[in-house]
Amino acid sequence: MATGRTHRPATRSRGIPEATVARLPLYLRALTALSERSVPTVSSEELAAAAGVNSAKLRKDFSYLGSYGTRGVGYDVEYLVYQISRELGLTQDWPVVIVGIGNLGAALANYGGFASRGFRVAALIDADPSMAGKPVAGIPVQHTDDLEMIIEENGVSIGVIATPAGAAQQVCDRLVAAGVTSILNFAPTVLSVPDGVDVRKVDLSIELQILAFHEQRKAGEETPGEGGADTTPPAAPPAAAVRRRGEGTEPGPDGDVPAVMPA
Amino acid sequence: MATGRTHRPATRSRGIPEATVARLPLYLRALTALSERSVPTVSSEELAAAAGVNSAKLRKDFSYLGSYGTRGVGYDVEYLVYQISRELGLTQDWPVVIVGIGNLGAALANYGGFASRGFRVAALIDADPSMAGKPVAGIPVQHTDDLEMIIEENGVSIGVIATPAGAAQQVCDRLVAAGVTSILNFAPTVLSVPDGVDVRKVDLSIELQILAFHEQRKAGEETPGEGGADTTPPAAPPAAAVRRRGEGTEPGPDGDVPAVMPA
DNA sequence: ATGTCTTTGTGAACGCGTGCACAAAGACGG
DNA sequence: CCGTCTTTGTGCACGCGTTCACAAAGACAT
Repeated sequence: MATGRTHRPATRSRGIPEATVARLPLYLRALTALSERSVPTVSSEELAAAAGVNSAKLRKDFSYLGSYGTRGVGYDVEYLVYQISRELGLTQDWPVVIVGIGNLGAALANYGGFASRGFRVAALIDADPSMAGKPVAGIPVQHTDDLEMIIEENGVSIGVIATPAGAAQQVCDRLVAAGVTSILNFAPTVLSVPDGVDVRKVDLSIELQILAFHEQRKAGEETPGEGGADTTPPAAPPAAAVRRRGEGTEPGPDGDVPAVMPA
Repeated sequence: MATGRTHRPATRSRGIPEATVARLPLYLRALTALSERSVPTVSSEELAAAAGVNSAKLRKDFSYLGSYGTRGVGYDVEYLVYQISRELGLTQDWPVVIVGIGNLGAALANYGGFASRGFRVAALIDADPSMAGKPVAGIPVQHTDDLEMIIEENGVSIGVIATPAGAAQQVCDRLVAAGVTSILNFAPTVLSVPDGVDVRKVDLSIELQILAFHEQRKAGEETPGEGGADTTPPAAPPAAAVRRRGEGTEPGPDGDVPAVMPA
């Protein structure tokens, strides 16, 4: 029974909390910028501001890595860049394949942020035969048929899926079977993978939907009486489920918006 | 002093926890798929599996919305689709502008996931004059000069930034000044915005770096003695900071990997 | 060497999110 | 109408992550 889990509890076993790991790239980016400006040291306060986090949180994060940093002075920028890079595994070369060279795949292939951080686009793969050989971002697109061979020959362990949703799981299975153990998924689907394989997903429309939620809440609070909702009043709820939360008993969270709203 | 905060504590004020809001789009997607297959009802167990989450978590999430669902049967798919859509504010139309029509911007403009969920690309904006008028995804690109006018005329409250990092803050400031209150940022920078403006960021390279971390850990644990790290042994740490965590006192977390490793 | 002043590193408290486990609700069959 | 069986809704406990607040550490001046 495929559980479809996303393999969350992976880090706790050895020191560094997941939340901290997720912030390390943020610090690294800020530090790199400082390094380019030849700034020798930063205080936790300054660096925290640059990374957009709380300074206490930053210090605690760094404390998991060890005691780099000098009291009364701050952190040595170059040294910290190295330590974080090493911790993240960016001191080694990571060959990456991108599968699905549509608009998004092409954008990813051209994205400079990859190459600059130890990631190397080893191959671009697409199922469309007419794409084969066509160079994107200077790299010739290869056909899906050769996926396994490409993975193996280049020792790829990280794969990026930028295919349509329908093809994602199939591509994922092939990547995993070929030896990929980390997947960055841009397709709007839940991928199910065996244990030991990490999946991170980026869903563009989900982010927008979350924004819409907050946006609606803002609008609804400032102008009460103007909520939105102008589509047809959906399918009739199953008779039994009409009873909403604590009807008649509790006051209701905020005067429950009726199912059908005035236009 | 620009704090650069990302405006986190926004939802708690009214019921639904942020973590739940972030999962609603996931449920919605799964439900939509079921709806298209004309499935009338689902149990929390089934839906949870489809969405890739724990069933208890799903039930608790839904309990924040109210008591939709029938014990012994499950949830009415159509009804739930409507309730979640309404809660997320997707029953109304959200005009969106995309600023920065490079590879990524074009990919976003073409991305079907937007239009299908109540989001409408109202305009594409780019600073390059040679792009002006050129249609991308059927929409003519407009010049940055007209940004304020476009925002105002279309009543845009959500903006997507897909510019290079250097231009992001400036674009952000203009968007906010023109009335945008929600921003989806793809540029690798920390945006600072006034209170009341929501920012969500998507950073492609950060996701890869997190994967690399886990990947390195996997590799390091299975084959101890083969870690990686082959670059020069960084800048010399400031003399005082050389002392690492509990040297001589504590045993060390896991035998601190030496700075220079054998190839 | 001693004192002062800055900044780190962290102990402790708190709050949120997660997951278990179970009682209550209701469908369904007899 | 009653009993059984399924599935929801949620009280509770636990663990992670965040934040505060402060003692210890060291730079730097005298």
